[in-house]
Parts: sequence; structure tokens; C-alpha cells
Amino acid sequence: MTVDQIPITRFSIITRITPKALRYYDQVGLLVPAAKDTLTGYRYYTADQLERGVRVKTLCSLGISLEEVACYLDAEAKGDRDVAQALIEKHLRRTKGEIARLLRIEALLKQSDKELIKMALSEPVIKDVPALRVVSKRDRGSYGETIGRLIGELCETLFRPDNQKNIVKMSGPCMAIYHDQEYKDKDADIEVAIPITGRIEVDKGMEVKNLPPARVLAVVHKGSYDMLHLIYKDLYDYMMKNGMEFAGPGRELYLSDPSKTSPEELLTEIQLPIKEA
Amino acid sequence: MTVDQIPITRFSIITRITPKALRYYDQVGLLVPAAKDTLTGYRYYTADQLERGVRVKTLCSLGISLEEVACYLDAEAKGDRDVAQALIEKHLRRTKGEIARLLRIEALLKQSDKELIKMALSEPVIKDVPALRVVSKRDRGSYGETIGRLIGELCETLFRPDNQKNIVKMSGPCMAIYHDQEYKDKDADIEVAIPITGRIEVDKGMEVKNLPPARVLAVVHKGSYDMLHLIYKDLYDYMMKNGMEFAGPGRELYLSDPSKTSPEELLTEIQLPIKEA
DNA sequence: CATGCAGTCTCCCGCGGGGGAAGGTTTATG
DNA sequence: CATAAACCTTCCCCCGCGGGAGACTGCATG
Repeated sequence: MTVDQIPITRFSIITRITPKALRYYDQVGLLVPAAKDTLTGYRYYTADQLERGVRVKTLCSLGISLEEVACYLDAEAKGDRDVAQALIEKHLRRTKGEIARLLRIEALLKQSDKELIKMALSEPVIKDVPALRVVSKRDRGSYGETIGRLIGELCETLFRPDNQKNIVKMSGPCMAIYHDQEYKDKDADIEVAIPITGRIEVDKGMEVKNLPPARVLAVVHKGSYDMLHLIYKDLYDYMMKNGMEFAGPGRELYLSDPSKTSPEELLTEIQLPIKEA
Repeated sequence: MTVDQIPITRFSIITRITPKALRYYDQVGLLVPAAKDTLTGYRYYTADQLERGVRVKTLCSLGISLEEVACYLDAEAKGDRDVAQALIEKHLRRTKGEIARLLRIEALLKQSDKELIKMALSEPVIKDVPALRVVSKRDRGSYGETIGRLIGELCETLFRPDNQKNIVKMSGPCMAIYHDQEYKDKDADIEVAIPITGRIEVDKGMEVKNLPPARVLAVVHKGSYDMLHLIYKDLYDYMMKNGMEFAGPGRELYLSDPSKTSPEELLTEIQLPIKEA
């Protein structure tokens, strides 16, 4: 009973971690065996390490990444309860977001029997949008996350006491402007703009400016944001059929508040600037 | 306006698929450009392909794998509505399962403030389990999925009319026996056994046999199956402290029905055969 | 003494769905 | 004509391992 010379298979049975995973954890430094025979390379764990092994397994099975598991265990070892708790809460938020996403997908899949792909779609219309005075902020990042974040930041500025005193008001829906010349998911170049009236004090990174007037091809979409790409395709189809050409960055106007409206009821207007041939 | 010579960037903007992804789809044969300049290697898509592109994007954003997207679109092209619908339903089931899993994780994360790791744990006890007449089936596969499947198959046989006429009865809870010498997740060697009384007609792959009596170290765990590994570790700790040795495959007895009990209330007994030194 | 085998090691490839960079060529525009 | 934009290719990287090859020890057995 050499209690502190536990070979890998035995450690694997006790902790219910596969030997493969244990070797990997050794490699990345998450759970390094206390001793390693320099001749044979055999890994030997101690009984004390069982505790750590079992916690790694617990945290992993909650879907936490190995990197964060390492952070958590480090924080805990140092007695940083707050840091550890923060990590758990971060993961809880991520999990909630993921649940929400899957619930949306579930809803879409369920309604798929009545035509998965064709959504109620109004005809595209050509219209002239006037110049707009907006406060805007431009940044790079992933599609959904960046828009949400920028809208949040702009609204926070808008509703700050000093700006409220100046009777700053939103004069239209939030919109996103896509500046990329190709479509990107992850590192997109996105500007979020909110039409305003009144004198406003902006934070750094924000800008008050006039969006130029433009002739656009527009359509209003009712439904989940996940299905917006369908509308884009229809708009471009329409443009090609009618001899128009795409001219400049497209805009999305968020007519509904996604925190108050169910995904199927969300209204979004898409505007693509055109020049007619 | 060479309408059927759409280069990749333009195609990417219209369908909202990144050029990188388009090249990948070409490579795996999911969406192959209609023309490819043999000299430069440039990809050119046709307007007709926009439709397919947009459907690929839709299905992908629902979380369906590229392989299944290809199957779906093929089935649809052939007019196999049923096959296509079956794929959607399969994915719906997967999504529901994933939601359930995340909800369990969410619940665990929420209760984590009151001691994430230490669960209520009764003391391990040594007991002698008698020989048991069981019907069993043994197979390989991933942990949770295989146990569920085997229990289902055994129960189906048990409750078949011919066996019911013979007054076959379950005389104890379902159990799983782990035959691996090391811990495995994916390709584990698992036997599921149900104690019975009566004369039974079994299907192929199943077996009626007597489990030998054994002296075991046992403990009952209350809580989610995800946390069972904690118990194993405590049991092995106890074994080492008390000079026992592990002898033969361990068993898990499922005392509750997971379809009727919430995860926190699930009862499971773990039995590890021992020999005392 | 040979042989088998149990246990362990290292090394490399693969997954999905691409991202990012390096390095080259063509096309369009000023 | 020069330059910028668009496009191509190929290669390596991500996570969290799983699978398998090939090699080594040490122990038990024929």
C-alpha cells in the first residue's frame, strides 16, 4: 500500500477521468503528477491529488473550459473566494445565454413544418431616407455581441443626467451600419447609430454626425434575427432583377426591443443603399 | 452585369456567409461554385446558387452539422419531404436534449454558493450483497447514452406480453456494471442488469444469469448523476484508509426514475466489491 | 530461456468550422 | 504605368481530448 504512488490507471478509476485526459492535463499543467519516473516516464500521483482531480472533473462536467478551471482552482487555493465566485457567475451567464439561444432554435425548428424557409416577407420598396443626425460608435467584434454592447454604451450616455437636462431625445430606432466589404462573423466592422435631437455630451469613441441622405432598397422583416440573412438575399435578388447596384454600407434598423418582444414578433428594417442604372 | 459570374466576395455579402466558409464549403462539396477559372482558381457562383447558399446558412445557424445540411438539401432536391422532415426532427430532439443538459448545469451553478463541491454524503457502509438473478445486456458506448438505451431495451423485453403472462417481475432496481479496467467515457464496456423473478424469454444479446454474491463498500448518493464521480473518490478514499482493496467491477443502482424525479432528488447507490486485507 | 501480456510511455492524426497570416497573381482604377 | 483591391493557394492554429502505432519495461508462465 504505497499510498502516494498511485499509477495513472488507478487514478483514472478513482477520479473517473480517462488516462488520456490525465495525460493531457499533465501536458497543459492543470494536474501534474507529483512524481514522474525519470527512467520510464511513468506518472505517479499522490492521494492528495485525488481532491484536485475530482474538482477538475466536477468543474469540467459543468462545461467550464480547462483554462478557467485552472483559474478557479488557483483562486481557491489562494483563498480568493470572490474571484472564484466571479468565475462561476460568468459561466452561469454564459450558460443562460446558451440556453436562450437553444430555446430560440427549438422554437424555429418546431414551426418548421409550415415552411421552414419562407418567412412572411413584405415586398422590397425603394425609398429616400433623409439625412439623420445621430450619435454613433464604431467598433470591431462579433456580430450580435458587438451590436448589443454598443447600443448599451450609447444608451447609457444618452440617459446620463447631464444629457437628460439638455433634453436629448432619441428621434428614431437604433441602427447598425456594416462597413465591411465582405461578410464577416467574428471581427466585423460595425457602427451603431441612434438618431437624436438636442445637444449631447459624448464619451470618447462616440461621435455626433449626420448620416447622408440616400436612396435605399428597404424591407421590414418580422421574425428572429437568426433569419435576417434570408432577407438580404431577397433584397439582392430584387436589385439584380431590377438593374440596380449596391452602393455603400447597409443598415439594419431595430424596430422592436428584443428584451421585450418574443423572437417571432421582432421587427427589423433592412436598408441597402442603391444606385439605379 | 454578368449576372451569373458572381465572385466570392459579392456572394459572401449577399448570402452573409464569410468567404472563408464558402471556400470550406467548396472543399467539402457542400456548395461548389458553378465555375472555377482554371488559370487563376477564382470561384464564380451563379445567381441560382444564392438560393442554396442561403439555405445552407439558415440550416447551419440552427446548429445543424454541415454533413446533415448536405443530406437535407439532397433529400429536398429529390423531393423526399419525409427524409428532410426526419432530419429536422432528429435535430429538434438533439436540441431539446442539449437544453435539458444546460438547464441541469444552470441549476447546479446556482446552488454553488452553498458549497459547490461538498454534497450531502452518507457514510460508506460495508455490506454483503446476495446473489441476484438478473437479465442483463452488455454493450459498448458512451456512458449515459448506453445505459439509457440498454435499460430501455431490457424493459421492453420484460414488459412484452409473453413475458408478462409468465409473471415476470422486476425484483429490484436497474443497475449498471462497469467492466473496464480503466475509466472510459466514450467506448466504455457497460453491462446493465435488472433483477427479476419468473421465467423470461429474452432477445438476442440478452442473458439471464446469476450475479455472484459479494462483499461491497456501498453508499447512497442523492443528487445529479453529473456529481457521481465525487462519490467514487470518497469511496476509494475510505477503502485506502481502511486497508481494503478493490476487487472486481463496480455497480451503480438507480433507485429513482430520472424521468420522474428532479436531478437534485435522484438517488443512486454505488457498490464497489472489496477484499479486506 | 523465450514468450506473452499488462501497464505505460511518446508521437502523430483527426474532429468542426473555420480564423489568421504569408506569399503570389490578377483585375480595376487613377 | 503604377498601385490598390480582390482573389487565390497553402500552412498552422483553436478545444479537449480519442484512436492508434510503436516501443519500453517488468512480471509471470510454459
